[in-house]
Amino acid sequence: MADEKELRYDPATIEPKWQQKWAADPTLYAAEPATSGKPKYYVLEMLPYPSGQLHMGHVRNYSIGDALARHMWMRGYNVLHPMGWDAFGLPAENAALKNNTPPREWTLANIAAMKRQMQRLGLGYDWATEVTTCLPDYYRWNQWFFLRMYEKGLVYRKKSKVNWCPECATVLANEQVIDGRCWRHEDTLVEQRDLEQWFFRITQYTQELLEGLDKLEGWPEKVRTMQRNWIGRSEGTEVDFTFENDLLGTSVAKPGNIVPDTTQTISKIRVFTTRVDTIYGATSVQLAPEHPLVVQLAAVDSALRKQVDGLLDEQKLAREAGNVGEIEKHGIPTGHFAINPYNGERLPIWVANYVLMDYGTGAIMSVPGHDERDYEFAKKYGIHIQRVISPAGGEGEDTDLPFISEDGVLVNSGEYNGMTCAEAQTKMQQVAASKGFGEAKVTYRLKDWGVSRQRYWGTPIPMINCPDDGLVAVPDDQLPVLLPPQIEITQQGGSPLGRVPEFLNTTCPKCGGPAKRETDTMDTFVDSSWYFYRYTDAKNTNAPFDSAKAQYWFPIDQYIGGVEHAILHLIYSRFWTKVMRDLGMIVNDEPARRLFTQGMVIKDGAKMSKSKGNVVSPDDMVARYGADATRMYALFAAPPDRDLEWQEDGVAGISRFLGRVWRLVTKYDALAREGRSRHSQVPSGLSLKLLRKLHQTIAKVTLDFEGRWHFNTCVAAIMELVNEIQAADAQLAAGEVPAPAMWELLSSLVLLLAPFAPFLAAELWDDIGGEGAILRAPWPKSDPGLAKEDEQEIPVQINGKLVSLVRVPTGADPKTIEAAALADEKVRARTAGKNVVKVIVVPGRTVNLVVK
RNA sequence: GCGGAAGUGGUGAAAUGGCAAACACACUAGCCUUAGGAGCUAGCGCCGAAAGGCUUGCGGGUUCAAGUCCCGCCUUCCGCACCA
Repeated sequence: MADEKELRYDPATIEPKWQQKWAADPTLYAAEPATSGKPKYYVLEMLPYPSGQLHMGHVRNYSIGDALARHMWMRGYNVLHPMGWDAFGLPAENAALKNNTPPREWTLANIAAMKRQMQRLGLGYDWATEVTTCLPDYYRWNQWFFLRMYEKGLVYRKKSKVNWCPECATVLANEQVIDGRCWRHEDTLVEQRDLEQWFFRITQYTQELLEGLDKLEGWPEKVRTMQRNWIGRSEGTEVDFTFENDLLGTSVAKPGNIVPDTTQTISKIRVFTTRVDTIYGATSVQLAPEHPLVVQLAAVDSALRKQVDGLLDEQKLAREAGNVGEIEKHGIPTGHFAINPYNGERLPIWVANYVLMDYGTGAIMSVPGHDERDYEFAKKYGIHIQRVISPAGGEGEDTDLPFISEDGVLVNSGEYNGMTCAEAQTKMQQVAASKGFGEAKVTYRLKDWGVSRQRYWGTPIPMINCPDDGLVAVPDDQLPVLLPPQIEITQQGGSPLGRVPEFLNTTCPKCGGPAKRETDTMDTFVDSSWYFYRYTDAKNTNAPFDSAKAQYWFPIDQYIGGVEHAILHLIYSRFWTKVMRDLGMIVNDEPARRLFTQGMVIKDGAKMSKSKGNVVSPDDMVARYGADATRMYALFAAPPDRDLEWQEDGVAGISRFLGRVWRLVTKYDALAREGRSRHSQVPSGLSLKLLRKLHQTIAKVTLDFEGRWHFNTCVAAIMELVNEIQAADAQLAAGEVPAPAMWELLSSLVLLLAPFAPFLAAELWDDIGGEGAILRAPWPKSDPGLAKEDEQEIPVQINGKLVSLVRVPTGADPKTIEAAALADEKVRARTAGKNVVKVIVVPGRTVNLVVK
């Protein structure tokens, strides 16, 4: 330790040294085969989009995962800790436009840069299982899955109104539209366009996706709630309203069919309601502006068409202003009437802007007496308001309308009068079914997943359009359908692949004649829906992965990522897992047993973003303070599930702490090394005091890894330990703690630090003569006997107020504690001349005297 | 509007219903000197000279005891938002 350079903690020399050593040892972070005999642990962090730069959110996410992975390695688990790249997507095309760099080159260069950053941070990934979704050895399996799903009827094509982002020049899934705007371009309004689109039939799994949430106890309630709301199950009734006179022909409107078809005639309107019990209170029928009947009426009635167009324009304006939900209710009477099948009543048919075409049937019965929206509308247009539910328990005690509650009985409802709402619903559904004008119906908000994208940088959809055979699937042995490498990216709309003749023109696999390829590519959420299975068998060229390997590793034991993926990625992933299970590839129903969503990294109270100019670069932090300090700060500054305010002074503080550890351990390294192989005696005096603190710290840190994950308090506990050892420096220097105790103290300290500051821990482990890689060293075990204090201080309260502290032996019985409390001087002074009415002793905790 | 989370020193925060503010940052005073983004010592919720009193967004309640549990309200953030 005489070397002057080594007198200071210098992460800039320690860290690159270990980085090199680790890179040279491919087995260090490698998952072992199932035959290892160890229990498995699959810890996964969400894979990043390779933008070219890690941001602090990544650093935090990966620091959490890496700490956990390292801890599990030290606990003797066979750990799978992989990393990959969500490498398809629009930014690569934008970059191509801007810099004239091909998307592939741009993406791969970014990946290389970010991988360097990750390695510099010392993140322990098994790079042998790296997955890059934009490479054919990965995306061919997207195509393979597409074909399997096509065979099972889980893929279909339909022409439909789709969300179109003019900025992306492509289609968006419903999940990617936020407040009528594109999820990537918050200033860009999403338009509706009619296109032939490929869909995944995720709705086939709706109910299972919903019910499965109850079993995902290791997932945050918040995420489960968000998914439940997204799936949006609601139980109700569909009811057919006929027309007063059969002006419109005899065929039936298909619910959900929003393509105008003027050759089709309609004789009924089907509405969906959750409150069929209020149907005697229906005083109008309201149609969405896009409803097929409206389209047809408008086709022959130019005045109506003009008004409906006005409604639609109004909605568009509201979307632009970002207040779709607050738009004033507005409607147009059509002049036609519908018949309520329950009572034959004649109801005017309106077109209303508050009725949504893509939910239910696009038509509602309006019950202003018992629905706030209908009430507001009826008030505005002077439509009759009828009470049909009377609040429970109060005859004649009618509350104000609208009365929304279902806690009531029917009135003004013919034969149903007197029934409760629930009774009436059941009865009315039975009647509708038996008379054939309706049925019980469960409606979901979740829609099928539109996956077609009119982009270049994505997985080509493996379908061929033949003039003779129609749509033909690309045979498996012709996969992958490769993306053409050279392509000119332009801002023109439509699929770029359609402008590449070598790609577009092919032969039909069935007849061998000339045919055209599908030119759309897949939504990138396809890539991230199953990537974590590929990690278990990343080099497989015969299948997406080997089932036995997936079965060994799945489900993921701990998945860690941002809550912003609560719906999109995490619902699609669950869907994909169920599909693969039904294809017989895996046996698990859900991808991940536990999910952890970490908080955001903020700076000056706001989320870090380029536009706010408050971005802190991880590279800067690492250059100034080292990777260990940067990572440890990310864990120390707040519990992982909470938002974290980045304060550079805090990183400097951690760096100083690591410096103290470094000095402490290097100062006594020779002593510790000497004690490594010697037997320790029963500790006493200072040794006992420090070892006691050590074992308390081990217990605390271990417990947090097992449950609570409050790594901030783990780090604080380690700091306390270091402070206490350091405070005894003079005595240590005088040799008061013998070598074996010193070994236990310092080696355990270094081991505790290993998940949080892996570079420093590795360096010090070496320094004190630790054997082998610290990652394989056993996690220290707390000895409860040693951790226990001999004596403890018990607070004494009088009438709930703290008065004094008394020392008693740990584990003292209530009598002893009570006696000690009553003997205390301050207590006696306060109780003198008064009555001690009651004494509450909580052993080991407190004494409270109730005094009068 | 609905659902969820959170409100504790100057700051980040800590506290199985049992001593509020651990651990850090910042700050103040002092020491040290190889002058460093270093190290060490002490102080640091508020009022008060002290004794002592007060203190966890606000108001109630339960309890021997409440930051923690219950009720009502306020504020902030997040999600959903005309879903019939």
